[in-house]
Amino acid sequence: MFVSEVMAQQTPVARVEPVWLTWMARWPTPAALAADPPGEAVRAWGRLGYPRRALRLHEAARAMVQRHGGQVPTQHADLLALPGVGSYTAAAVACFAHGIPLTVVDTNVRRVLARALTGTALAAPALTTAETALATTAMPTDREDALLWNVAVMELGALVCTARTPHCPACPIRATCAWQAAGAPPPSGPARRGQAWDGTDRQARGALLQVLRDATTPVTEPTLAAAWPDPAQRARCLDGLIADGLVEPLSKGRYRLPGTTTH
DNA sequence: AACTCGTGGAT
DNA sequence: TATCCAAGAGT
Repeated sequence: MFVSEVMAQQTPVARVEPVWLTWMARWPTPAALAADPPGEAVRAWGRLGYPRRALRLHEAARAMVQRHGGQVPTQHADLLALPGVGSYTAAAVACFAHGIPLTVVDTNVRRVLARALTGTALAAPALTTAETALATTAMPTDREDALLWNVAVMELGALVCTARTPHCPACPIRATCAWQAAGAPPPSGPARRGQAWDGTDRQARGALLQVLRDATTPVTEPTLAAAWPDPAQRARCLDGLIADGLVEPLSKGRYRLPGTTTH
């Protein structure tokens, strides 16, 4: 549960499942993950994206061993204190795994509430305090109802009230939807600019890290140069990866995933 | 508050 | 083909 929530951060759930199955088979407990070096977590993360999440998940496992007896904590504050755990993940784990009726606000919930209650096509670019307050107000006070509400709103956003082409004819709350009542107006305000990709540091970091994930022995500079030819950008990104703890520099200009044993 | 951080399926 | 955008978090 904890692992799947972290994997699902900014990553489609369908793509998480196979990696999650492999991960849980290898590391069924926080202690098992904590006993392996962080580089193994980065390697097992595969191509899920945002590999710093793998590092934080490993750190979280070690924190659970140190502070929580090797268990996933149940208290919201304890969850929030773990690396890689923000407001969404803490609420989701406490609510879905432990039945604590916190308000779970993810991108789906934000979009559903924006349409159904506020009447706008899309939620704000980033989560606002107003959105959190709106969700808290909208959630039923009864515990069982609150748990069901969280699941229902999130599912509605994931399956019906989708971002691109919502299936309004099939929506169970269409009759009371503020956005429908307003005539389903298009998004107002400036269009959010898409994420650039070609030639970005993100692409470069991804290319370098893929080489290291696939390698069973330390990687040399020429091999990294083949993966990303631009010397200045390669050096900058490699430094960044090292600073992030995703790459471990060895002697003689060789590199590996942190802590991984090589032969 | 605004940026940064991967990857790939869907449209 | 290009764009969108995913059960966000950290700085």
